[in-house]
This record gives sequence, C-alpha cells and structure tokens, in this order.
Amino acid sequence: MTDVPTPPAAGPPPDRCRAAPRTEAEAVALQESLRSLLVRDESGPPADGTGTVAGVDVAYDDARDLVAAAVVVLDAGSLDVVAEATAVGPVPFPYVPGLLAFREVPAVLRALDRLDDLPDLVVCDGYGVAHPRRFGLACHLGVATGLPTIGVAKSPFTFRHDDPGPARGAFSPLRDGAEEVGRALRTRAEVKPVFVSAGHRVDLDTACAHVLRLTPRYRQPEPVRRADRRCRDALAAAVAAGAHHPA
DNA sequence: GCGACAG
DNA sequence: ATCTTGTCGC
Repeated sequence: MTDVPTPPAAGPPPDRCRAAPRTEAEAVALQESLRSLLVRDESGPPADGTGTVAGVDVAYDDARDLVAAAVVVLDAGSLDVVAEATAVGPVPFPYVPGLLAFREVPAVLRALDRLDDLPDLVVCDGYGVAHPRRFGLACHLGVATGLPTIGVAKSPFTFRHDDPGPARGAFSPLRDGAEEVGRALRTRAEVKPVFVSAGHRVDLDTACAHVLRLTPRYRQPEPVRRADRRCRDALAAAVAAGAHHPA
C-alpha cells in the first residue's frame, strides 16, 4: 500500500509534537519530521483589529533548573489584556542555537492548556521559518497547537539584511542566501528593527501587518512585552516559594 | 579547524 | 536568557 499524502492542518496535532528529545541529533531529526506538518499556504487571521492575539515568553533560572512560561492574551483592537496563564517546571533541554523550541515549547504548551479560550494568533519571542531548517520556535509551537503563529526576534541570528529606512513601518528582507526567510521591520522610528518571520498558517505580509498593529509605542509587540513581564514574575514567585528541581 | 549563533 | 551602575533623553 502506498501512503496517502498526509493532509496538514487537518485533525489534532500528533503526539510527536510534544516529544522530548534527549540529544541534539534526536531534536534535529524531530524538527525535520515535524516540518512536513507546517502549513505555509494560509494568509492567516486578518490584521484588522478583530479577534485576540497572545504573546508568549519564557524565563529561566538554570541554577535551580527552573523555567517559567507565560501567555498573555490581548484584544487585538484595544490591546487590553483579556486573559493570561503561566506554568513553571524543570528545564527540559539546554540552549542550542537552532534548537530553542525544545527548551521553551513544553512550558508554553502547559500555560496555553490553562487558558479557557484559545487565541486567534500567537506571537513568539524568536523565529519562525527564519531558521536553519525552516522550523524555528514559532513553527514548532504552531504545529503543536494548530494555532496560527508568527515569530518576532530581537536579533538577526545568522541571517543577512540591509538596514531598513528610519521610519516606523520600513522594512528590508531577511535572507538566508537568496531566499527571503523574514523581514527586518522597523516598529519605532530611529530604533533598531525587529526580525519577523512566518510561523504556522500565517504569511509574512500578514505577520508584519500584525506586528505593526501590536507596536503602537514600543519596539516589541505588546503581547510579548506583557508575557515577558509575567514569566519573570512567575519565575521570581516560584523561587520565593522554594520551588526548584536540584539534581 | 575556527568563529557565529533566536532565547 | 542572565549578570549589572549609571546615564542620556522625552
């Protein structure tokens, strides 16, 4: 029997999306496997101020083997916080460039599980398809949840780009060789750009449109700023409560 | 072989 | 990510 092509986006995310590799080689192999589930032909939720947008971020205390994740959901129009959740646990994987998802995604999934209602879009602090194997953090989280995701990073990783014009909204392509894998997008005039890439079920134009709507004042998207603050608070609270996972 | 290297 | 004082500017 010949295998029938697997219809992406259909049905619940397979269990291997939550698999915990023990070695770098296993992690790389898992990324190459999960990559086939990534949906890149949807434009994504419209960036018109409707619906909800969540920001996710993670903070660490490696000495205590603690990771804290936060998800903060905002109304896409008013940017008011409508829900939030956190999760704390042991650090599942060391930091290895290109394998960040295995360090961050497990705790983020537990935080998302605690929400009553899922958001229409998730903004990640890191990359989507701008990744050595085209499967960065935002792609991994998207495939694992089925939700539309985008990546907004603060540094260009290994990719090349020209400096965008000085005005807010100016952008230039972020390239891996000749391929455009994302964009350097200026979210504040005269301020260092952020690096936007598509994750799961969202295209690059729509991703950038969302990022501009989510940055009325600061360089980083409001949902991510809020999540950054919340995960740091959650980590501090866990440490204060004596939570730790020593060897 | 030696750097560079999202968070 | 995290360690960390002061300093410049709106």
